[in-house]
Amino acid sequence: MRISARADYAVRAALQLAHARDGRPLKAEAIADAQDIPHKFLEGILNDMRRGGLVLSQRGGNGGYRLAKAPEEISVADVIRVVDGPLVSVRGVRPPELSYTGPAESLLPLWVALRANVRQILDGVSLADVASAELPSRVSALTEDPASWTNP
Amino acid sequence: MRISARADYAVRAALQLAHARDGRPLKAEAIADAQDIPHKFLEGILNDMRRGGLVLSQRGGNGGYRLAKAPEEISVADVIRVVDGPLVSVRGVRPPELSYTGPAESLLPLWVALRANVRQILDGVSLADVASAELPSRVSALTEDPASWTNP
DNA sequence: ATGGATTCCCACCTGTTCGCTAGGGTTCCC
DNA sequence: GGGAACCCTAGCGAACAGGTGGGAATCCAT
Repeated sequence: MRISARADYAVRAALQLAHARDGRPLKAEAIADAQDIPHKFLEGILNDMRRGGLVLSQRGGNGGYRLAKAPEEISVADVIRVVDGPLVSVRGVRPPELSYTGPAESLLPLWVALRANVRQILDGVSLADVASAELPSRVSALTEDPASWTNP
Repeated sequence: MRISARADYAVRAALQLAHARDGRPLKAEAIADAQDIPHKFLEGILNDMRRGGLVLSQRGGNGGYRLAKAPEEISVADVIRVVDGPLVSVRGVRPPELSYTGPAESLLPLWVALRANVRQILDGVSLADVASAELPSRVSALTEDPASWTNP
């Protein structure tokens, strides 16, 4: 259950775009510098986001990238889906397409419940929420439990 | 956010062991056959579970594997941690060891909340729960929402 | 409008991990 | 002793993480 580097970088880049939201676009290298991301790797990720309709790009003199929609209308899940495919998958396929037999039959509902849980978090948090440091109450309630911060 | 093949296979093998829980151990190939898992690959996974103290192995004539503890006392999270390391990681490291700057600062609490959420599910479900098809109410409540089963 | 300068865009190239296979060694029971 | 099973190691193809280099397009200045 790991968040890939692509997903983490993509969300951070999107947050940077959501923050510096004035008329002028932001250069890829500026984002890479601010967030400490390999800038050539980041270019490929921004390209995916452009093809997915999340950002707009501008070439030339002082071009760069900017969000295609308002930060309130882009969820963290949207960003992850664009660069990484399905939010949560088992062995590369989405839960409803799996089939289990014997004593593992109830494993499918478990994965589905897990996915629903992850969706509740990531679909319900927008870039604006994170950038303004004001997470929804369902999320902040979890972070206030000190046990959430201990390792295993 | 993907469940690796190792983790999926490990849980299914553990469920098979929890089901056929009489005196005699279960052979790796019998498990591989019942759950349709490549049997040589499964042997490596069972080996990890042995080193992690989840199963006991018996060589020779009619040997095999059996659980080291009661199925009620092994959680799905225990199995995944043994074969795959930390339950949820970002770019390979655990959330508390990350550091974000600028508008991405609140990304850390978000990952922590996500991990806490996943723990609530996987730490709270035992092999016995899944094998008997009686998931805890917190989990079954999620699966009863039809929206949980739709793709995105 | 022409020539830089700047930026996006595209194609390879190296290491590492993930799934998976193959084969031989070791231990146990009959 | 001899099967039958576990155990260890090596390796292979694909995908992922990260780098490099060179275009192709666009803007700004002159």
